[in-house]
Amino acid sequence: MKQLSVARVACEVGLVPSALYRHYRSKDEMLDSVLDYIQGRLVNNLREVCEETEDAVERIHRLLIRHLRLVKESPALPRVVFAQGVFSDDFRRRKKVYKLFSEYLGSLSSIVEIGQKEGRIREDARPETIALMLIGIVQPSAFLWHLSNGRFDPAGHGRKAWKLFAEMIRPKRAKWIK
Amino acid sequence: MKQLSVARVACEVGLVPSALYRHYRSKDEMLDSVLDYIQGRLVNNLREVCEETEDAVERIHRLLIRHLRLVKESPALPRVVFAQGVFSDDFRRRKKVYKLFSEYLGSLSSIVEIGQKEGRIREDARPETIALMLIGIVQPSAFLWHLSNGRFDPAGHGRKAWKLFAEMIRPKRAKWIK
DNA sequence: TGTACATCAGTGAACGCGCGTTCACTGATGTAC
DNA sequence: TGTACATCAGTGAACGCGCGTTCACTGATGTAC
Repeated sequence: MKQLSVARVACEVGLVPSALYRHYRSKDEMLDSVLDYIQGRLVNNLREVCEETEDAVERIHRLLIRHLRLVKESPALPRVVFAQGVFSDDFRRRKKVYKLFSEYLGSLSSIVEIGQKEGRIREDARPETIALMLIGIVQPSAFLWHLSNGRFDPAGHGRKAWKLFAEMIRPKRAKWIK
Repeated sequence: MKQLSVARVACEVGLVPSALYRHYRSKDEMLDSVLDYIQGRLVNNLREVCEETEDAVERIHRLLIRHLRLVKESPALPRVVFAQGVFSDDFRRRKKVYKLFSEYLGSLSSIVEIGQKEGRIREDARPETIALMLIGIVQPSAFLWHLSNGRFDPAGHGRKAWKLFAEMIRPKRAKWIK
């Protein structure tokens, strides 16, 4: 994990390693604040799409786009979440990542549930399943993007996958006619 | 990455760290051989499901189940692939993981393509998109499983997601009647 | 069958290296009178 | 307006630690005669 060493990070912001300790007590605190930042971004995305539209399906669609954009904007984020979070030895941080993950999934599920009640999303599937499948559009393409050094296009996959996904979650018959 | 240190691995197999150097020239070589092992398992899965059934959709279904089982059987595998592969500083290993990933996706896509030609899978979607979406059922649930210390059940998610997925890839109309 | 030797997995002490971190210090900026 | 002092971000040398790795050695096992 040389790329996430204190020395490397310091260099990236034009400082000497020890200077970072004026702002953070330890490397752990630095990584934690990155996680907080990520959580903030995700919460922002949720808030914004809910302000932008009332339609649950459209909310989910925009959330997908924003999530993919977030990953592309800051390539370091998945590195912190996965390399330093999911597979960390530090139980505290893994718990933090778990909470972040669960809360995001929970919010997503709530949106799906609303969509189901409004008859815009099929009701014969659990909201959590649909929510996790949406994450399943983002994650693998983010990894492929990293591995391919940017040659693979997550946004492109997102567009094609959404076409199938939107159709998949659509109810067979409208519950009631508008 | 204490959990993947030479000392930890040696201890796990009841040896002293230096003893491992009788069998591998370096830690890199150890990790590479784990990647080879993973590749072998995935190739085996592909071979086996193709022997078991001729039906492309059923092949994909069984591949999903086997993939989920593989992840559950050996929790260390995702750690090697992701923590030490996708986010590694070592270009050589990232390339190796990329190749592994691409080849598996390629094989999966081929199966999808056959399914499309046989009229069992809708043709208005690229095989690669469908293949990557299938991976999208496995990966996030594997991470959740890790994060939740085994409380979350990937196989359960796999079952529910497959119900939706199978329906999603089904052609709107049969191409021809049998 | 017994003896002499080769092979080789495993040991344990030691190494160099890079990491996260500390600490006395510098020097620019803001504040009080 | 000028002087004296406080504050604090940033510096650079030094540290202890754990990592991957080396190497001379041990001791069990197989082989030749």
